[in-house]
Amino acid sequence: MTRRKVKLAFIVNNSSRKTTYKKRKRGLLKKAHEILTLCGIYAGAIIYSPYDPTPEVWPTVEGMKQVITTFRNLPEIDRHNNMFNQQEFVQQRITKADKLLLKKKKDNREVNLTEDMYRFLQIGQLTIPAGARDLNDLGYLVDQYLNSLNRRIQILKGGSDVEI
Amino acid sequence: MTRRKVKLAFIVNNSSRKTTYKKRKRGLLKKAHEILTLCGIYAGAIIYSPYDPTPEVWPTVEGMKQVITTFRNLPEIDRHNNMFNQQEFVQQRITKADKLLLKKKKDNREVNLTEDMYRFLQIGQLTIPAGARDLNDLGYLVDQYLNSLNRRIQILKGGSDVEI
DNA sequence: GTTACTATTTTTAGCAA
DNA sequence: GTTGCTAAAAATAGTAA
Repeated sequence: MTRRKVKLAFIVNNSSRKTTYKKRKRGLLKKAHEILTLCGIYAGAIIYSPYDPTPEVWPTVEGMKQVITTFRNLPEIDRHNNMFNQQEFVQQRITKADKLLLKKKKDNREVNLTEDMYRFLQIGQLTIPAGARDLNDLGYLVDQYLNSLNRRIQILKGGSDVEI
Repeated sequence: MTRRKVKLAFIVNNSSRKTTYKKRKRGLLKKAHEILTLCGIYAGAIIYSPYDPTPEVWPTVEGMKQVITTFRNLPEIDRHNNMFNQQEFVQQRITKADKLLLKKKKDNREVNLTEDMYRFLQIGQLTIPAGARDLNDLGYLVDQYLNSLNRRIQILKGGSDVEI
């Protein structure tokens, strides 16, 4: 019955560390969800761990759509609708790719984890398919992004005073 | 002295919503930090709000470097060192670009927020400079990413059984 | 708008089954 | 490994200055 105050330091014992991780992960995701509900503000959490096959991301796709809907209802953003449509489509591809990835990742966990970290630091929670068959999906995502980017660059170069 | 249990629903009152947001944001980031310290596991939080000029990201650059160091010390990842070097360099560019962005964002908050959301859903916490002068930085980042991507695609096509 | 305070709620560390 | 339990710690809603 010793529930002493815990010191904020790395937990050496493997099993208690994992237990603590699982409990606190749940807590963190719950908190993030509460901020969205209470304040209507986007808060996301991304967790990488050796215990989960894929990085854990909140919000889920449904959460993202909820945020998108909110933004759509803001005034003055009608001209952005095409963006959001494209974005939802891209998101669909990401989800599909994520599922493929989950199936394929069976071993090589440590290397995969390193890869995930590398990808994250460069492009955030976009999970890139690692198998050759998925590279088309990957190329597609990048193309989509570059296209939208170039469009916005052109607008700027054209001297429009609309800040993208 | 009425500290009643709060119902989990959108807070209509503007000022209390903002106050709650600020308090909870601090709590969320603290929790994320604790998970890293206690469990050595990466946990990041990303918050978009109309109250902050730029999306709030945890961990900071120092936190990322800490994680990178951990990964470097894993066995079997020596061949990934170049990746991490490149990645740190890219991260530096991102930080620099973020600072520029912070200076330039003075108004047009709502549109900017929409843009941030759009970018986030596509490429995560990479914050893209919105001003024309920053577009070179942006192009550079994308080029860097594409180069690393192409390299990995070539490796796969070459039939190596090393899963990148 | 800040803080600072604190009653109350919520999270959670350590155990037990 | 998993639950469920609960005392203790931490977060926080409401208030005041």
